[in-house]
Amino acid sequence: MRPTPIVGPDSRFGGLTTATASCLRGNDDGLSGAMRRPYFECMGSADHPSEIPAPYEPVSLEAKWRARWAELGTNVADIPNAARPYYALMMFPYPSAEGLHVGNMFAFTGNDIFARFQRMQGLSVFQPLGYDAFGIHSENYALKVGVHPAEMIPRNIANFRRQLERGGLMVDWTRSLSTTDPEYYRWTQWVFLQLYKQGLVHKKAAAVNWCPTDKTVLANEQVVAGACERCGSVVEQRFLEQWFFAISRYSERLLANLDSLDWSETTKTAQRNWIGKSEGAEIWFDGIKVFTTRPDTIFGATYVVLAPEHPLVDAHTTEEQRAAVDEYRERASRRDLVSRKTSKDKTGVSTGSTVTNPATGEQIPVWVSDYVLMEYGSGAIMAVPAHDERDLEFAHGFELPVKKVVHEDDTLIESGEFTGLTVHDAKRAIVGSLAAKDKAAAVTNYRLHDWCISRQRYWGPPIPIIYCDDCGVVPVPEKDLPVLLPMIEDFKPDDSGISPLARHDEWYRVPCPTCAKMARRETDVSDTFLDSAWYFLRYPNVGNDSVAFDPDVTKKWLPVDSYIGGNEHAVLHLLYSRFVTMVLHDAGLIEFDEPFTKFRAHGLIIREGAKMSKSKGNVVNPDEYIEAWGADTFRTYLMFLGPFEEGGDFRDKGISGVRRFLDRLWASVRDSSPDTAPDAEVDRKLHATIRKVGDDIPRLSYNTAIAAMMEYMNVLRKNDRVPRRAEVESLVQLVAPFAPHLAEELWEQLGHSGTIFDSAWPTFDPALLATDDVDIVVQVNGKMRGRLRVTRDADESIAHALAMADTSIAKFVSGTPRKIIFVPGRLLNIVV
RNA sequence: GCGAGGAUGGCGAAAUUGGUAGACGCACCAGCCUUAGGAGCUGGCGGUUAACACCUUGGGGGUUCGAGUCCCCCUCCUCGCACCA
Repeated sequence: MRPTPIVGPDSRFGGLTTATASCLRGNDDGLSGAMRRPYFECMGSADHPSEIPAPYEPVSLEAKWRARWAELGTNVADIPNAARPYYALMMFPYPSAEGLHVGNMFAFTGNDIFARFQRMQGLSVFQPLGYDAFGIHSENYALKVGVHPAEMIPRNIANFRRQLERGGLMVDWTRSLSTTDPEYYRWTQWVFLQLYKQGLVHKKAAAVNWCPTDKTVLANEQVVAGACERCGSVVEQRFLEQWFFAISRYSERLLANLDSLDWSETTKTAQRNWIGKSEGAEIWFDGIKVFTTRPDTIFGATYVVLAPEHPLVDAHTTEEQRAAVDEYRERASRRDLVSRKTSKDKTGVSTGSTVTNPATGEQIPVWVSDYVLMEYGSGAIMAVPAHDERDLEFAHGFELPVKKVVHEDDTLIESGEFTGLTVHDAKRAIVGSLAAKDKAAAVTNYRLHDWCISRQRYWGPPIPIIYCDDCGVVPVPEKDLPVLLPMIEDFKPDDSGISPLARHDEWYRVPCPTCAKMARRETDVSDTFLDSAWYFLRYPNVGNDSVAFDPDVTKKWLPVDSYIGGNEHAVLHLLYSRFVTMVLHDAGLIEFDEPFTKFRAHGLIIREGAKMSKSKGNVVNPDEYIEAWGADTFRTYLMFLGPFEEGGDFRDKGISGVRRFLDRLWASVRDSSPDTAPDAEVDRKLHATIRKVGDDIPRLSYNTAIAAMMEYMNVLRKNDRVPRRAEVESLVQLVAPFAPHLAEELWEQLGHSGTIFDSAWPTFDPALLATDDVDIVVQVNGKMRGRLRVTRDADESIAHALAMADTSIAKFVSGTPRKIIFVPGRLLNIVV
């Protein structure tokens, strides 16, 4: 460490900055008022070249440090040799043609701050970033603008890369990836084959959600209230042969493991609800098996309802009712899911037959209605109008008997031998009694369905399967991967339900890997969510094309230490990633069965109180702000908006306050002197700030960390005080995760060599924070009446005596106090 | 309907265990400096009041010496799921 030179600004600042020649004034710069460059950047212009010191000029300064980081490999992790590996992951973006969204920047900056902080704690941080570039989104956009996605995506990626680099992220770009790279999706196909080997992949003709606009099958998760989540079209039912992953077999494990994960509680709750475990019973009403979670209400069951698709409908339909039932089933099959799933008007038809209620022995009618879903439970229910709103509504609509109530509060009534039992006890007793007669069994149902991964589209990894007339379904041998996605021009999907790849027999006709006879490739591609369900395993292995992931590297770096992303992926992506990880674990390929040790969801950025949208024209373009204010200011402002996990309101005027803070930091270092006398108040504040910032960053409370640094700055610069060098040096380190370029520059100005991110995070002296005197609050009857400065170890009697000596407090106290509450070092409450 | 989260000055927001409500910032006001100021510095800034004081964290009740924080009821907002038996 060499002393700060106290000479002219030029030598102190290494001649880096020259005054901005073209200071932007007026409105001719085309930017809004709030976006205009601060006037003071013009200081040091030709008018006063020598008196006014070099200003903080972020644009050139940031370019300098971007170049230096790239040159020195500052952000590159030592994958094979890192001593204390720390994997800080953020969800990779879809590289849209519109460029980086401010929401991406917000999320990435939040991760970057945490990553840089961890590095300054001495960890070897690996922070990769890639692109989730396959999928309907790209394909639809490509169709819209008439460009091939294979041409569009690399362009978008180049633009994203440029924007991301300008954001100053500590990303290891030597290990980036795009899901569209054959070197990547080769292994996506390999993952498919591993699941196949585990017997977790099956093909079945299934009623699927078909989007008539996007002309593709959608996963249940992609259907929102009966409509396509992407385009909003009403989803139709179709029957197609689809590949499924048996994620439902992992329901219980996916649910149970949640308890031990360090994830946001909201995310865990969303997963629990999605898995939707419900414990109940299957009960036989003669030949019909119903599922119920309320076997205790069986004495109130007055009819049975079958889903229209239920295979037993025919068998239970009488001759008189056959025509009506067939007509109803036909109508129901065409009925779109929106009205079926959201309409409250219940439709249905009687089968004309009856079955026996196994608890009462009564004959009760069997009906068919589409308010009962074939996909859930057994596709049949016992209806209890007295205790179920839907059943009641149906019963009213069709004038079915609305039988007796069988509960009074928590106790069963009119329930035969079970009358008097509590609901809890009755559930068990009734199921037990019926089970003894082979008429019931306790079962657990999950809402989670198998994952349909087939997409009748072009822009995705071809599913590595070959159909041979002789050998049947043959998985593509691993040595033959990747199955390359061919470059075709007519990639537009049609209404056939068959992938565009099926139009290219030169592609899909291949020899069977087993018997060499001509066979056909599967022409569907896989769901984008498969691409993203394992990408975290690939990052540390990028460059190694002989395996998907090397066991030693994987053991060293995974599971991911911390993961940050949007809560819109709370269910889909995070659940699928957990599933794939469990399967790879069970196959003996990795040693852990949960991919993300810690997950935090970031919040959303709105603008001036409203959601950002292209149609409203209020989208924040990061480029413009970085241009006008610098990436450091932009980053710090994004983090200052509000709590990271809640998001915040981007208000154009607010950014100036953050810029002012960084300007003052610049000036403080410039003006600092080794000769300034130590100041106890400043020292105390510094150490309190070191503690505060160090506490806040790990809990992602970035807004309060920044506020604390601002407070310190206010103390440091009070009345234009000249700071001591040591006082600013620590502050530069605290600011570094937020404003990395500026911090590097100031660190260099302060005489250090090497990156500031290899310096050790400053420590605080607890002794300095434990002062001899403390302020305690004095209350009378709980109302604040004053405060006292007492010694740290002052007891109740001393504090009381001091309080009574203070007339402004004593005047509220008449007579003898009834009670005195004393919290040492905190407060004295006199109750009269 | 179910689930989760939220409501604090003109605005964005703080308040880590129940213990000074409004830190920090924006905007605004005043002063200093200045040829000039969209720079910098200093001070002010929830409401009522001349003042003492009183009121104030969506509304109402409660627990407590003391409640933004805990409990009960209600209103509104955001997000997720939704005929899941």
